[in-house]
This record gives sequence, C-alpha cells and structure tokens, in this order.
Amino acid sequence: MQPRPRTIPEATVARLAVYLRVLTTLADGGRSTVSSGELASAAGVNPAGLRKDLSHLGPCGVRGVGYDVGALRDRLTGVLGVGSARACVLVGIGNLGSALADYAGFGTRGFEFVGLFDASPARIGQRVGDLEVRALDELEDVVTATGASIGVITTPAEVAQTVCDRLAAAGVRSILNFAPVPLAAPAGVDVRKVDLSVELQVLAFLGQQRVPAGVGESA
Amino acid sequence: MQPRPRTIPEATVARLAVYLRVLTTLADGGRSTVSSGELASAAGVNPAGLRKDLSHLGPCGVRGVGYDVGALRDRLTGVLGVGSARACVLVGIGNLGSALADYAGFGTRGFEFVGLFDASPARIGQRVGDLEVRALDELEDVVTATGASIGVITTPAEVAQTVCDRLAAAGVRSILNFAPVPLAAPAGVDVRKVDLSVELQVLAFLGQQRVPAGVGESA
DNA sequence: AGCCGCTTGTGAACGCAGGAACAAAGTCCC
DNA sequence: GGGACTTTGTTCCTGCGTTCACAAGCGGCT
Repeated sequence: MQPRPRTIPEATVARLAVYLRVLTTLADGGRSTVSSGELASAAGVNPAGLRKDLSHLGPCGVRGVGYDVGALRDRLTGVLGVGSARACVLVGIGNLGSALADYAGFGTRGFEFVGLFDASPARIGQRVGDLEVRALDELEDVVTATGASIGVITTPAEVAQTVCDRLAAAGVRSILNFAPVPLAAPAGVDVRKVDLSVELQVLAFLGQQRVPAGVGESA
Repeated sequence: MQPRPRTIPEATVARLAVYLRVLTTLADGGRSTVSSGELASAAGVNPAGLRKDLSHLGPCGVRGVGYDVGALRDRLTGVLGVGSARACVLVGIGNLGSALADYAGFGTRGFEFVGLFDASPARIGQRVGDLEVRALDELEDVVTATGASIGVITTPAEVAQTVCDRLAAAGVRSILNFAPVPLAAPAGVDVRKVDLSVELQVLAFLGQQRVPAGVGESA
C-alpha cells in the first residue's frame, strides 16, 4: 500500500532542491504563503512544471491560496533526506577539493564533511576548513567509523577509479565525481559526474554557433 | 549553402567535449585509429549513441576500419570552437573562484583566464595562478580590451545578477554561473548554471531512496 | 447562502533524447 | 577478382521530460 509511486524523476529531484532553497529564503523573509507562479519565477522554471514536480509528493498546497512556505519547506526537507546531516568524505585536497571543503553551501544544507583525504604527504596534516587532511590509508577506517554515505572525488583522473573502488568497498553508497573520467561502480552505488571543462566547452560552442562568421578575432 | 544542419543538440555537444578529451589522450598514447565501440567505452556512453553524435558532423570515419584519431580530434576541436584560446574573465575570487582560476583543466583545453575580479579590497592585488586580482571597477575595461567572450561567476548569490548584467553589457556572450540563483540575461547571451549543492542533494535523495527505512512519514 | 475569482492538481499532446536493429561501404584474405 | 567480415551511418521505435490547457476545490465577497 503505497499511495504515491516511489519513483521521482531525477530532473524533478534536482528542481525540488532548488525549490527548497527558495522556500528557505522566503521563510527567512517572513513569507507565509506562495503561489506556484511566484515560486516558479524565483526558481527560474515554468509554473506548470513546478506544480507537476510538487504533485509527486502528493497534495501539499491549498487551492485558491497557494503553498504554505514552512510546511512545504519541511516536506521537501524530508523527501530530499536532508533533515539530518549526512556525513561526507572528500578525497583529493587540491585547489578544487579545498574549495569544496570550505564551501558554505554544503554545511548549511544538510551535509557535513567528516573526512578529508589526500595521497600527498605534503598535504597531510594541513587544516582545511575545520578539518585536518588525513592520509589515504585511513579512508576505510573513517568511513566505517563515521558511517559516511557520500564520497566526493576531486583527485587526478588517474587515481579516480581506484578511489571509487575503495569508497564503494568501504560502504559509501553515493559518489560525486569531479574527475574527468567515467567511473564504474558496483550495483547499489550511485555516481554523479560534474565536469567543469565540459561546461565551458558547451558554452564556447553555443557562443560560436551564434556568430558563425569570424568569432575568434582576438588579435 | 550549408550541407549539414547547424543544429546540434546540447546533450550531444557535451558528449563531443568528452570524446575530444578521450581522443587527445589516445593521440598522446600513439593510437592512430579507434572503433566506435572502444571510444564509447572510454567515454562511458553507448556505441550507437556515439556514432549518432558524430553523424552530426557528417561522415568522419572509415567503414570497416574506424575513426582516425588525429583527424577526428581536429574535427571536434574545430566544431567546438576551442581551436584558438578563448579569453575568459572570472568574477568572485573566493575559495571556488581561486580553485577555478588555478584549474589546469581549463588552460589546457582552449580557455585562458585574462582577468580575475573581486569586490573585496582585501583580495585585490593578490596573485592567483599567474594573474593578479583586480578591482571590480576594471571589469568593463578588461573585457573590452581583451575581447573576452566568456564570463564565470563565483560570487555570492546577492550580487550575481548585477555582475551578470555588467558582463553582458560589456560584451560577454557566454556566462557560467556557480551562484545558486537563476540569472536573467539579455537575448544573445547564453547562461549555464552549475549548482554544486543541488548535485549533492540529488545524490542524497538517491541514496535515501535506495534504503527507504524511516522516510519522513508526515501524516 | 450563493457567486465569483483565484489557485492547485491532473490529463493529454508535443518534442526530444536514448537505444536497438538494419543497410551501406570499405578492407582484408583467398 | 570475388567473397566475407568488420565497422560505420542511418532509421525506426520506445520512453521520458516538458508544455499547454482544462477541471476541481477553496476562500472571500455580496
């Protein structure tokens, strides 16, 4: 007996996270109710699409009035599973890794880094944010001890697969990969990839496509 | 006279960038030809999809043999518009901005940062990578002088729209936005968004969905 | 109490991306 | 020179995501 189907499209989940952020802002501003139109505008999406996204959670609005800001925020918090802080480990403390470890957007949104790891002896022992960088050898122990369920990989491409394997073997079930290689993970482990240079290249293509005549005139 | 339709789907363009990276690696390794199956495996996609992606560029392989690594790489380089280095400016030199300015993956792939900007006087004058952080006032002058066509925003959310407006007014045609707000840009300016906390939240949801013990039963 | 306007939630149509199967073409071997 | 194998390029089909448009429900006003 499950009145609502458990399957929520990934694209919808991504937008729910955006709605949650907007709702938090609105709640801080003292707003009590919002209409789908206003919320959609603040989130940068279509109002009808927003309502369809929310319909996956069952009815959570009042017709003729709109959505209760606090209630909807709490509902989204529960559905997205960010009610209790989730323990994350980060492997590869280079420039990008350090930035992520210090990124306020994570800590304030239900995620807590409980371990930073690097292979370079020069980095081990350094403090980044409020954590100390540890040797890669301790990875499995820390994952087990903290019950970390999320791993972030910001290592060079060559070692990303090895790190992925170790994370998966240690019990991590979700991996966010910034290394520019496709990772193979065992069943039961989700991998998401963020490729920053690809984003730039898509942007470059779109800009070039727009002006097909003599665009690279940087001289 | 345009033998091939100019419309290439965005999803395809993103994958073309991945193929280009793999091809570069293969070329460095001395490979001369590759089959679609091998290339697809290295890129983490379906072979049929890869061939379909490449078909947007017209025939560029030899049946019975495969693709010429060097030729295909050059073709992709041309299509993606990364043949000549593109000038980029980066606004918001916090942790993330510093990491991006230093990220080797950009410089080696046809992108060159020509200006780093921040509003905080404490950061102005600091060296990041091989550039000096400049005052935000100089943004327009630098964009004009260098002909930068790409802007990257890593500022706090509150000022992202203002920066976006100034970039667009100065002549930047493509913007990569890391701030967690939807940006409105005039026609002719492309905006792509990368939201790191959303990626983590999607991951958290998928991990939670896999183990539905004690979901938020708010009833 | 009844009506009206506003907003949500849902159903259907459209377009797009992804995957699989098939035909064309070139090469290697006999 | 001919046949067969390999690999590309294309075509069809299925499924998903998005959008538009309508019906249902609730509050407020008369």
